[in-house]
Amino acid sequence: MNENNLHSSKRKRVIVELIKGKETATRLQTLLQDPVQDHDPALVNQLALQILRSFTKTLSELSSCAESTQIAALSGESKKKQVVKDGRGCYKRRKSVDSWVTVSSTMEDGCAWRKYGQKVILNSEYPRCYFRCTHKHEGCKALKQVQIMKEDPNIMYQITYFNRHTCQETLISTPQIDLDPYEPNLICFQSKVPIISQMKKEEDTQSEDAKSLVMDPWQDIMVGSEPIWDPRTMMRSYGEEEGSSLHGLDMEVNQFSNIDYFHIDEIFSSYN
DNA sequence: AGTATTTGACCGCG
DNA sequence: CGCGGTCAAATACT
Repeated sequence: MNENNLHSSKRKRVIVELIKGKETATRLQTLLQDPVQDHDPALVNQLALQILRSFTKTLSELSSCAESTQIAALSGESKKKQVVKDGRGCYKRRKSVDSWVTVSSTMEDGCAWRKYGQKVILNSEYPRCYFRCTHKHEGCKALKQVQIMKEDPNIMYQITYFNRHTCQETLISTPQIDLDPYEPNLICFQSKVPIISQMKKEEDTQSEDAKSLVMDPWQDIMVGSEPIWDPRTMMRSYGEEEGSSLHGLDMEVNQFSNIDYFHIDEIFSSYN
């Protein structure tokens, strides 16, 4: 199989997976729009999980062939680290490492991450944050780097993932979905913390209307009292005692993903 | 008390 | 020697 055919088949698989994800999302939307109130939570969970799986498979598929050029182009890395030694600061990452880049309006991805570092990056307005899988003790080597891209008027995160999860992460953090009583089209993905919606308009002290809050998951986070990420400092801050949590993966079903498809187009273009 | 985050130090590479 | 990735003690939070 020559390279073009390889890329073509990969592209097909990616598209098939995206279509599958979209169809599942549509199914979920249809289900949630059903006036019947007591949706089967297991089915809702299953659909949500399938959607997340589609994204994961898509990203993994893309990562396996476009990673090197994309990482190099987008994160300014990739040229170093062949040496594997013990000790602090050792560089274990290689070009061949399983890695991929996404651009998203939220850093949330349904996985549990633990922050282990933050660095000011030269010529970057915002620091870069380093996360590893919470289940590192299980041997999971998944890492991610989060960097705010300053070009966009809306905050966009460039997230670089390294290594796939080898832990039971996706099972543990199976998204549970609650219908928002105030925004029936809004579903709330969460990993652990119970959600009580904060989308009530009367609690919105900012000038944006409810629609913009829905459109921008970051705004969603800002409303709750969960520890939240200040996009400027890239650090946690804690809100008032009352209120409740709302995770950043909230989105309208119609705008089902925060993944930046333009970026995926970029990845595709690297095949040609 | 246990867990997560912050932050300055440390380290290898170019 | 500067940069970026990681470590780990101190700190914060639950």
